[in-house]
Amino acid sequence: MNVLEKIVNSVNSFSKSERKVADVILANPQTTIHSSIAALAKMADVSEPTVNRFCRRLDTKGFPDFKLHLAQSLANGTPYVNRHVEEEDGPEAYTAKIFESTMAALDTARQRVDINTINRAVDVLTQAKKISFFGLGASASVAHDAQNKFFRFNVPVVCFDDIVMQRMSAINSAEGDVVVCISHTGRTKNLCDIAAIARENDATVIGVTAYDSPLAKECTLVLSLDVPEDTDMYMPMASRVAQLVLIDILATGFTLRRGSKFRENLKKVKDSLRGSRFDKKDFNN
Amino acid sequence: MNVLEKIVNSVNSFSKSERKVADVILANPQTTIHSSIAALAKMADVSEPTVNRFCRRLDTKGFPDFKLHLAQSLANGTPYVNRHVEEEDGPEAYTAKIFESTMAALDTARQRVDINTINRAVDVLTQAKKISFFGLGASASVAHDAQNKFFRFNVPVVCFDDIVMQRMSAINSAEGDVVVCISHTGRTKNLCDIAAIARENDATVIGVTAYDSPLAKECTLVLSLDVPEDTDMYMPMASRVAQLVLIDILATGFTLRRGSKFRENLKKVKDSLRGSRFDKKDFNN
DNA sequence: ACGCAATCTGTAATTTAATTACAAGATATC
DNA sequence: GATATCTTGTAATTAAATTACAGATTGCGT
Repeated sequence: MNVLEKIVNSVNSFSKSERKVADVILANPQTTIHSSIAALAKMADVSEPTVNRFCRRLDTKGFPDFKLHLAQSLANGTPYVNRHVEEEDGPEAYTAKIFESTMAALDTARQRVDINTINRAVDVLTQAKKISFFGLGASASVAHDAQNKFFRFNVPVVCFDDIVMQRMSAINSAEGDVVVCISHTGRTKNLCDIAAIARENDATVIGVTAYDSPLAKECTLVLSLDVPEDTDMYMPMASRVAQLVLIDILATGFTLRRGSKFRENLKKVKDSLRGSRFDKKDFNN
Repeated sequence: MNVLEKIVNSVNSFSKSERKVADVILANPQTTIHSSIAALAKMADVSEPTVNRFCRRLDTKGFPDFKLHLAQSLANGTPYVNRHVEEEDGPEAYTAKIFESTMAALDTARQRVDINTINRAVDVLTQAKKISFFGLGASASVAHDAQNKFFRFNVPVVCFDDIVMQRMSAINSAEGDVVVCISHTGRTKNLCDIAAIARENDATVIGVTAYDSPLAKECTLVLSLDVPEDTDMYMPMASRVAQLVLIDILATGFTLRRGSKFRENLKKVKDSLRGSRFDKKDFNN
């Protein structure tokens, strides 16, 4: 509970002078956080220790600490919460909700992701002879994205969103190859098969999927994001964003692991794009 | 701009000692707001006046005022700041940084996106005879994702990442068709051409791209996200996540606009997926 | 209604924290 | 290599907050 609410709630348990302080603070919270205890005492027409006691009553260490708490209550920021879009929401409302839900999802993903597994995944990827990204449906675009990223590293990368191609690719995999299977639910049958086949052929299989899912059971390494989203009911949104960020992290880990001289490669790829683009400065002609 | 961002942004203009202070604060922002100037100075291994000067440089009145501002920045629980990954970062550090940068990017995107334009874009999309999503490179996967989403709405949707196909598709477009061109920089020549061609053929062209870019000039409607990211130098990460969220928003707006009876369609699509998946409960057999 | 106890409240002293002034050191510039 | 500019730290000063204590107020039982 934030301090402002707390003040309102406990307004009854205040003494006369404390209430004066509360009134002044509630009336000018912004002014309060930039005032000294003396100024506030004067505004409320009480003594300084009274203000101090008021602060303590609200479970803060003293006046400065109270101001800190108050400042946080006043911070414009909306707490990032998962809010479902409602039927009657206007553009403003659903835009805000989707942004916030996505940010909330990333926040939980960040807290739950296992750094060790990431590190091991990066290990495996840097040593891979060939990397394959497989996904179906919404996860297919994540796989594409991953290909786009890792492709720049001058490593053999493939990406299929076609189960037949995936199957062929999986069958042809060998030791040293890495197969990354992407699925939010981890319950897509075809992808489980692919993972199993790849493993039978000695490939290392990294699953970007839910813990404890059928797909996870087929994988060598499971990167679970644990984003709360029921993709059986709703369209995959936040979950897929979290997957993308995970791919970004793996790609970043990859470049860092490979050392600085390798990063010249990246520059080369970038430079090659220049020809296909308008110049940054003078595109107004 | 919040203080944390400010610190990150002006890290170059800091002196050696000020930088030490910045590092300590960025590493433990929560601790900082509960520390005295003496404690912080000790942590950063600098003198107290240095800390004070640091605060002043950030346009605050002094240390207590700085703490107030910092508290407000942290009010949302997590400091969402754009922090660049450094050479010597370990898995823990770069994972945190990428998550945070992405969230920070979404936060700015949310603030800068124009709701009116979103609303108009949704308008246009709901009335479209056919919707095409075009993107190249990293934006291609965003286009794919968009297709995957809009496809569920039982609207004719196409998506090409091949310039020849894009071109053909653009030439064949007609009034009532909507073409969505996705490009972070808006300086990809080929995509500008596509947009121009589509417009010449009376299609409505929505650009998911930078304001004032060459591509924007070719579009009927520009959805600008304004995520600070130099994709000429680095890989597109946060920018692309923001694009995806924008697509989510458009898709959501679309379903809301179409009314409730239309949403039964979505359920049908979902149900059709069930056969391809293991059941939610008993996948352990 | 009176007196005792408990609770408030304010004054003044104390402590703590933050800021300023100044000087020494480092760095850049010519 | 000398001078000027910018950094940084030490010590002194000032400002702010807290504590200790005493006076005032309120509530309660007789």
